[in-house]
Amino acid sequence: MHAAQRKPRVAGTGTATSELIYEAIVTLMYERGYHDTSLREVARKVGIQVASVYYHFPSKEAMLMEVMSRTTRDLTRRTEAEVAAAGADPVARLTAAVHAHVTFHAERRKEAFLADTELRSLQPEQRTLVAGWRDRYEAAFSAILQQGFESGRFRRIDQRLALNALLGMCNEVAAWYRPSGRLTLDQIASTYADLFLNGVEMQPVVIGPER
Amino acid sequence: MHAAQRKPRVAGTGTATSELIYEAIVTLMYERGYHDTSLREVARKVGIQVASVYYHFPSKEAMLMEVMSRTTRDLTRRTEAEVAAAGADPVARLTAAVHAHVTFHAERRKEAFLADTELRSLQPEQRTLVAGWRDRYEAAFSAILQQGFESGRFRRIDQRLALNALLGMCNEVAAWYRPSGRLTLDQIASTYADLFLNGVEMQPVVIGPER
Amino acid sequence: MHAAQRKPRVAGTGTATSELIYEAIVTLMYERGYHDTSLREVARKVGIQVASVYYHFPSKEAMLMEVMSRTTRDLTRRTEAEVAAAGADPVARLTAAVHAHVTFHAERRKEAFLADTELRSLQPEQRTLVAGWRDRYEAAFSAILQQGFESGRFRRIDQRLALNALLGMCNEVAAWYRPSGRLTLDQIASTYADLFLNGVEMQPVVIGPER
Amino acid sequence: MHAAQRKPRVAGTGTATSELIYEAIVTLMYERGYHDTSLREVARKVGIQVASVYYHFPSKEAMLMEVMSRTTRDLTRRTEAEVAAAGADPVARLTAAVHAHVTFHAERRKEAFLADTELRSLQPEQRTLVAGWRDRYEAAFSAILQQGFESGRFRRIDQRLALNALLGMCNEVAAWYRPSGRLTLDQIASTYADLFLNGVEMQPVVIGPER
DNA sequence: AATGAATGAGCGTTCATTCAT
DNA sequence: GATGAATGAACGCTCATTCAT
Repeated sequence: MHAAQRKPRVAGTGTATSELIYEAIVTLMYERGYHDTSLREVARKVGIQVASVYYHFPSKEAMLMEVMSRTTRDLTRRTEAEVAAAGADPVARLTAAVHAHVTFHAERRKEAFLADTELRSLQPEQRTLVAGWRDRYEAAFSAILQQGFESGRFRRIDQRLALNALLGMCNEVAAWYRPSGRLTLDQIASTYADLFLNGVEMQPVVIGPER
Repeated sequence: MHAAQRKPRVAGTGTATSELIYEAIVTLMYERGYHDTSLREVARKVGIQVASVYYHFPSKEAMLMEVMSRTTRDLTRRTEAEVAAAGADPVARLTAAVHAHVTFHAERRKEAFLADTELRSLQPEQRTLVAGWRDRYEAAFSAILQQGFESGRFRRIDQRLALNALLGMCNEVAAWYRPSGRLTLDQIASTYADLFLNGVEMQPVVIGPER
Repeated sequence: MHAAQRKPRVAGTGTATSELIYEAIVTLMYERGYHDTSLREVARKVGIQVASVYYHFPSKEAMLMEVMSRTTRDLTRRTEAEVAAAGADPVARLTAAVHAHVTFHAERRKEAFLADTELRSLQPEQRTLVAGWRDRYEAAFSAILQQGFESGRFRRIDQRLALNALLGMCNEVAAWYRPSGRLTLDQIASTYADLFLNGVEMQPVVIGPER
Repeated sequence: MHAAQRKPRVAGTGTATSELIYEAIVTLMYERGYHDTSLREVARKVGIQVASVYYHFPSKEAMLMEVMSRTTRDLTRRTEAEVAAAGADPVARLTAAVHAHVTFHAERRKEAFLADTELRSLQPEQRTLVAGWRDRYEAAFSAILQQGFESGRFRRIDQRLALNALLGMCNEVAAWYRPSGRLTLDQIASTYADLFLNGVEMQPVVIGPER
């Protein structure tokens, strides 16, 4: 899918310099933001010279683009896979989509956070490119909502609003999740899906056949 | 020998110029972020020299702090007022809180967005201060949730998670809302409250007395 | 004529900072060339910080442009004035043009040398602009040659070649002239004019009316 | 332990790659100047890696030195040969010298241009060396002028000035000559010699014995 | 013969900030 | 209130060069 401009790396070493730089970029930009992260800090963190960073990436923006492309690609793949495995029921599909999205945003919260918040730091051309990827990704959520509305499984809520609300609440996970937290990823993901599906309010007692 | 060093009474208050600077800051920082906004741009937008900006604000960080304090104060006031007017019912209170929060994030989306995303651009001391304000503000939402749980009006969902989900979805409004959009603020706010309370899923038919 | 982007300076001080920077630029670029002259050297020579240079000139290229525009403007003015004062005779006009051109290239040899050799260091847009000025300037020499050919005062030599030869030989003065040399500017200028008009070869004896 | 450090036999000689590098250097430095030509561009033009350039030349300065030495050697040889073949007459000798110099500056204009303009880009030691070659080369022209003065064939014009004017006008050919131009090399060369010998001005009618 | 990877120095430029006027 | 002029630090980036392979 997304073109990546990294050089091929010798297999077997999991910590090639390019990868170390990538990790430093992700961590620093997550903590301070794109513009407040200097390549001098990146180099220092990796333990190399600034000029050496430029052997592996052609520019600072290309580093951010690498984050964008890797992240969007991996997120898209995971979500598509989980949704596909969930069958045809909109409720199951939405639960799967939320599960994939939320766990990704927790497990790879730094990259996901960057992908969600640093779009504006890209130049127009790159921004358009990435925005296109995001739009295609979000279209999958839209399709599930649409399907739910049409099948009568979902209440008729403004689709755009529902999408924004859902993504807004799920994306935020990347901002607060800590691996050492008291909840498992599955707990978080299923709570989110449950909340979005059923709301927080206690529903009145149901009389009649079980659903 | 040393010229007396005058500093303005209260940062950013009083004169028309201060207000113009404030507006320029808000707009530019909303569009590009704190670190990618230079005081040269701010001054140019206002039509004054860079040095003149320093008559009105002692530092760039103080400008961001002004946004933080104004915004948090006004948001807090509005939300507290609307919640107080809503009576004692947790559902009504939560609906009021969401209404206040969402309409504020739409009407003053630039400031609200900055308050939500630029905390990390503050120095530790200032950051702690603002974080305290935010915590106190969010505690109001927590209290409503707590009240709903205890009174049996809300399902027993992890409180922290519910809070994060609610704020995440409501804060995002500042990122996408446009005044020229097709929905009124009240529509957006009530849809959000409804969504958070009842979820998107169609509930089974209820037999029995109306609620 | 040429737009200059310098700020107006308080009259009376002959050594305003902008002027000191200009002089440092001219000297350093004359000695080492545009690309081998760093703004750090310029600043050091003037005794200010690098950043201060940028208060007076927006970019390195703008500094070279200032040299180009000042120099071409002054050279054009001087030559036009001297040629106009020479009357209608092509020999007198060419002598005057050579005089103006050569003395300018000697007196302000650094600037003239830069104007002659650093065109290629400008960006395409600026280069085109300056090249236009030069073309207009050289057209004056062409016109004199043309007039001489048509009036029968000059031998029919390829006009383009004659122009190139003349300017090539005169421009070079900026490369070797030293104020401490043994010849006066007028001696140099009149020798050049004489050489170009009559050549180095001894002409056969003339019998008949004096010319 | 230490790998033996091989260095090429003679800088830039022998292999085809060396020659390709030489040509790339000449073209790029002619177009942009020594300091604005990077070895990255050179390598890219040749289609090799930067490090590979260093197998063929020990340094960037050595590349320029190769241009200087090849060019001065070839120019000197050609001019000496043509002058020697011209016999004893100063007019014939000067015509021959101009012919050799001008045609060389046209045919190998890039190298000749570099040899004429990039002396200052060499370090003092190398500069002195090349300057010596140039001085010896120009001494041949001086000798011809001297001979012309003493024999009465040339008018008594300041010798240094005449030399500078002659070389200035002839060197410039490298800056404007294009192979596709309308004039042949011989036309250009003979026009230049004629111009320098007889000037542009029409001489009065000669009465008396033919010369 | 060639190259992947690295380096230290330096580049032009911009930054937030200061201060006398 | 406002500004012209300056500053020190840092920025992203490129340079010629090295060296083990």
